Amino acid sequence: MRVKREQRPQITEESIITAAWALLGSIGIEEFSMRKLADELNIQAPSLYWYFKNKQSIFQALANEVAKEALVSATLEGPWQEQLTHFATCIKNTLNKYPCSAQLWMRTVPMDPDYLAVINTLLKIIDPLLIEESDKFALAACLLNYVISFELDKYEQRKVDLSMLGEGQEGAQVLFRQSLEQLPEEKTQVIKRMYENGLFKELGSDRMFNTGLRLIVSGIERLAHEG
Amino acid sequence: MRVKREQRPQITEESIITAAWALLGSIGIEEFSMRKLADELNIQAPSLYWYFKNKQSIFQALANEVAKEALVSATLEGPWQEQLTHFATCIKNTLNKYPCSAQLWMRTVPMDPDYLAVINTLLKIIDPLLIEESDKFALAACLLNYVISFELDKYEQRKVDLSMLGEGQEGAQVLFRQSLEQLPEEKTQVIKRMYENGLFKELGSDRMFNTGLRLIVSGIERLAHEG
DNA sequence: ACCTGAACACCGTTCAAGT
DNA sequence: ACCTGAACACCGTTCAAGT
Repeated sequence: MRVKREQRPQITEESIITAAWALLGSIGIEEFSMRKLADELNIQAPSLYWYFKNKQSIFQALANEVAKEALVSATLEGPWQEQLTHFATCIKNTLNKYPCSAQLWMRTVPMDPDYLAVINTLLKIIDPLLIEESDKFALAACLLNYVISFELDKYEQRKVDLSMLGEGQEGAQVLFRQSLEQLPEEKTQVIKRMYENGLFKELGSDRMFNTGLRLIVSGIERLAHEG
Repeated sequence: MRVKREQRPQITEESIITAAWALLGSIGIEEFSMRKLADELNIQAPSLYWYFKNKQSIFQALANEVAKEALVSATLEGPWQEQLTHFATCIKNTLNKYPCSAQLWMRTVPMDPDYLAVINTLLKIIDPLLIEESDKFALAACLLNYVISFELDKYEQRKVDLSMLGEGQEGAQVLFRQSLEQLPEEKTQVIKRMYENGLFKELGSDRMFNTGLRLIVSGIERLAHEG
């Protein structure tokens, strides 16, 4: 019986991408390396270079996938306010689904085809509005940046929380307290009050996301009425 | 004559920070390394660890300096809309002054004292408004993220432009054209039109910044009237 | 066509040893 | 107290060599 036949690992671009998502999910983007990715696939690191030009192009492919999924999950119906809110929520949910995808979008060249299609969809929604042509761009960028920043902040906060948890404290809250005490009262007055009211627990919540989203949509509405 | 006396390099925390800014300005944050920073100061890399715990804490100190300067450059006068606009512009200008400072703010723990003071100032400005207490936080974060994202995008665009320039083309524009052609017409319709009207040259301009800023301030105004 | 081993030029950081 | 040399455990990437 030939046993040796199947010894060779069976790698494809697809299996590399799948492994990359798994690795991002387990160790995060900072610790992500070509060698660890190769380990995940039981191959040697240089083998990866037969399928991808370099690490950046793997990240690019991952970011692409997210953009593609965000696009298909969006249904464009109803008034533009609803369309915009819905699309932004779809993007957020997609970013939330894939680990470190917000970071990937940050590191990706913004000239990527699928990423451009996302921006195009945003522009298409606000295109009928009575707004200076060159301003529409600023508005679309503003909304997209909001969604990405929101996911980034959430990730960052979770990271701080986890790293502090290991030291037997109650997470980021302790570090926060210490920072506040280093500054004079007047410079932290408001933030301190909000902290004491427990408002920090809402960081990264759906409620907070919707508030910011409403803010942006309202702002666009207002600009459109002025123009 | 004792010549050997002054052989030893005279390093201080301050001189390290100064050298770090110089290095960030010349090679950017991606290429920044402890060894190169040491070279800049004519010392060996391990010497840096006598003054700073690690690379991250140097970045932290740099980010701090930016936050401090943004704070002092802000004068809080007039109606809240003006205060907010002025403060956001001050932050943007400060970020613009120090190389890679937007990236530094992204990589910095958000629990930094001076960074918190910046958020506190934002919160203080919108504090008198009739808005749900927990929403104020979302609004402040939204505005701050907008300013940071704007500077990040500008940096990224300049980087793409420079790297393409080396290849004898007209910069990012060519890469952009190619990306557009990879997608079906309907998915790039609007963005293509805007490109052909030369609207892309406004990316990162003051005009674009002010449009987004006005959008956010208008949005807050609206939320305040509803509440 | 696909995969590996060895190597190159880098990192951040530690630490015993020097002055 | 301050600085260095040597070393450790990593990187991303290349390339001749294997199957």
